[in-house]
Amino acid sequence: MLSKKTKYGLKALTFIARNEGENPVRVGEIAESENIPQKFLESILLTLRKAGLLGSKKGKHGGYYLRKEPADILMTDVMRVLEGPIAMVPCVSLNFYEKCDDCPDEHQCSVHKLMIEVRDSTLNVFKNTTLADLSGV
Amino acid sequence: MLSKKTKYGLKALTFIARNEGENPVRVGEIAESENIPQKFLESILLTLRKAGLLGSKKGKHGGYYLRKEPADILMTDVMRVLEGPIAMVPCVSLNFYEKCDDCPDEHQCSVHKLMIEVRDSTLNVFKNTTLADLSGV
DNA sequence: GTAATCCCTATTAAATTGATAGGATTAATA
DNA sequence: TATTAATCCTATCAATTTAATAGGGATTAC
Repeated sequence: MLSKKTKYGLKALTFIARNEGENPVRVGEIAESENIPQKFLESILLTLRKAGLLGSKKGKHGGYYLRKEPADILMTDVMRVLEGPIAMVPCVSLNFYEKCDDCPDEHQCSVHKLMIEVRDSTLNVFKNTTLADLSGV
Repeated sequence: MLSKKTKYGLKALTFIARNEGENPVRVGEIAESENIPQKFLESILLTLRKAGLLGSKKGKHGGYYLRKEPADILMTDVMRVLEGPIAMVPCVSLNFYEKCDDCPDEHQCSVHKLMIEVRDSTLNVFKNTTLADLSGV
């Protein structure tokens, strides 16, 4: 299941991409338009900012803005920040590899084999989708 | 993340496929070979039996066996039984569709669009993989 | 009739998720 | 400079889900 955090984060990024203008976009504006609890959204945007995807401006007329062009923001990066590893098991994760403790030899493991294929096909989608594709900008 | 339930279930199915013979395969044998807590495994195999993927025989020399040839057991079916919907959000699920309450129009939703692609690519893997592929039988 | 096996229900501990609360900090502007 | 509007940060909490355990019931081979 996709977490609400990720869902809200994707919606927020899309909203920002569609509403970029003179001033940065306020959290309250996003929260209201997209039906997201504002405090929860604050923490999500903070995460995206710390990951370098968003920039922010404090104080009056403050808000969030994209650090790159929508066409340069890959879903691989967004998903890894919001949802964590793309792989469904740590033993096939490219960026967060961990050995299974129950599995003596992962090259003989049927789950391993299957999950590599799932990872690759999912990765292929995320690698070829940008925020521009999502937002239509 | 793949649940342990699914992971154990896949390993168990693979084990059964590889060890089919005169007698059905005992839970204890699978649990020991694959390092799975036996009581937990019992409940998983019960689920697979109720879903029609496994058959069972009680009493001495009892155990579990496959209801179909490994080559006829699709991962789509296995995954849906063990892990539930293949889609990451209910609003793109083919078999478990549910409308999002926060989303006024899902055809304009960026998350919806992305998750349809992920669903299709994952589905494509599961649709083209059978237990025979996993077990090498 | 006894041992071995699956069957079933209930319970529980730990982890995760989704959300809330409360205020600290910063910046624009009147 | 005071006020207001915004982000920033930490802590906490309730609900849910997951992984596992417990305890026995029912069935079958021998």
